[in-house]
Amino acid sequence: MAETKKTAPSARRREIVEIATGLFLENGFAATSMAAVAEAAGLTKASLYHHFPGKEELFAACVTHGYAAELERLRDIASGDASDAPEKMRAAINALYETIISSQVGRMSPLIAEVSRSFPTVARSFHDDYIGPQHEILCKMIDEGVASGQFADVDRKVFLHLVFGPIVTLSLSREMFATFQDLEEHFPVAHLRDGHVDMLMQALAKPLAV
Amino acid sequence: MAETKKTAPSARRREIVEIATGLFLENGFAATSMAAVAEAAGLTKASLYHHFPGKEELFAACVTHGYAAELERLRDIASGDASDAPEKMRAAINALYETIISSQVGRMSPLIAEVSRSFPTVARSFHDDYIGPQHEILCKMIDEGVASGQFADVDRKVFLHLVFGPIVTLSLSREMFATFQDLEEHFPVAHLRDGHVDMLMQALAKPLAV
DNA sequence: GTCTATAAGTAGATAGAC
DNA sequence: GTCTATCTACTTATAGAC
Repeated sequence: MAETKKTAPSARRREIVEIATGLFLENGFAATSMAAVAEAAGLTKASLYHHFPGKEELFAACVTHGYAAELERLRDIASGDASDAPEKMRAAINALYETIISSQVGRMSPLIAEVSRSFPTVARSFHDDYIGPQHEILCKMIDEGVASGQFADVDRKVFLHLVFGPIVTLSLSREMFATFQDLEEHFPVAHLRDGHVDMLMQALAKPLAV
Repeated sequence: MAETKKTAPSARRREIVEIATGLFLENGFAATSMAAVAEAAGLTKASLYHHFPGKEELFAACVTHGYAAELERLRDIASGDASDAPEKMRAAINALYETIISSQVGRMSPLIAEVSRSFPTVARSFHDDYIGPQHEILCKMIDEGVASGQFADVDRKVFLHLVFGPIVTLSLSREMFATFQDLEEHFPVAHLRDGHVDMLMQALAKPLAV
């Protein structure tokens, strides 16, 4: 019953992954060396290689880590009271803004683009395990609203394009221009988010009966 | 009057820049070595260093190269007939789709995010010399439409967020998932673009007088 | 599981001949 | 303006002791 049996190993891995994620976000994939990760995590390089077979797998673990929590949150919102579909949709989009702009997983997008050229597997699992489910959840919310007569029957692909587009780009811009001192003035998250949500709700609004 | 006087040097540079841009887009910044660029351009590394003092400057030249043409195109559209503001706006957004999705400059965004962490100067000039002017041109088009009573007086920052957001994200997604065989099915540019434009025109539409 | 030591290779960049 | 040859620093990854 030693603590080093089934719990401790994954805890250490988790710790390493969290530290590595921070470094990857700060410096990019290529510019983050295994040595730097090891040092930051208080190990030597060789020990790090004991936990992860290679840099690709370490990065993949960083991307995967956090999915569960983010998706869980969205599912919670989606499974809420169906009587006020617009309010539910607002809550979901606000949650997406928070996730994609602030969380480590959300900010990973440009990194994944960087890495996916060398390791297409990473992009594939990011798409299948994270993007896909997110889209599914939102689609179901729209279906529900349409069925109950609260939403117009919008084109799903276009709507998702309009939902995620501005959020992801805002995140990318903020990564890109992170060194700007007037970042918040250039990209005021709350203001842009509110305008964005208003537009989406207008697009979902059922046109008056003719 | 030798041909190698004032025209040839810049022509050679231009050629190198175009080849380097392709490599950067294909492999990313860090994964593209100066040796690879030199080989692709038919030079040795040392000769490449004769043309560009370093990798940063080479990349900056790649980013800058192409601005002029893209901005010129947008300015052409913006300076056209003011009597049909909506049609002009449609044309401008269609042009942006083409530029950002297809052109080399447009597809550079995730790369710039990668590089900007190490070289903030690159991001700064990208913002000031490309993004800034683009926004200015679009804002003037809105001003014009508002002044002539064809557009509602929308929040400019929000509107730009809604214009560029979906386009840039679509470009990023297509870079990210470039290895997918069903890419066009997942991200059908023309379809998404048309739905996007419709939404934007609706947002700009002047509400009926009360 | 963690360490020291090192392999094996590649990066950006430069010196100096032609 | 282009070359050959080279330097230094750093990369991922491994071998083997403890």
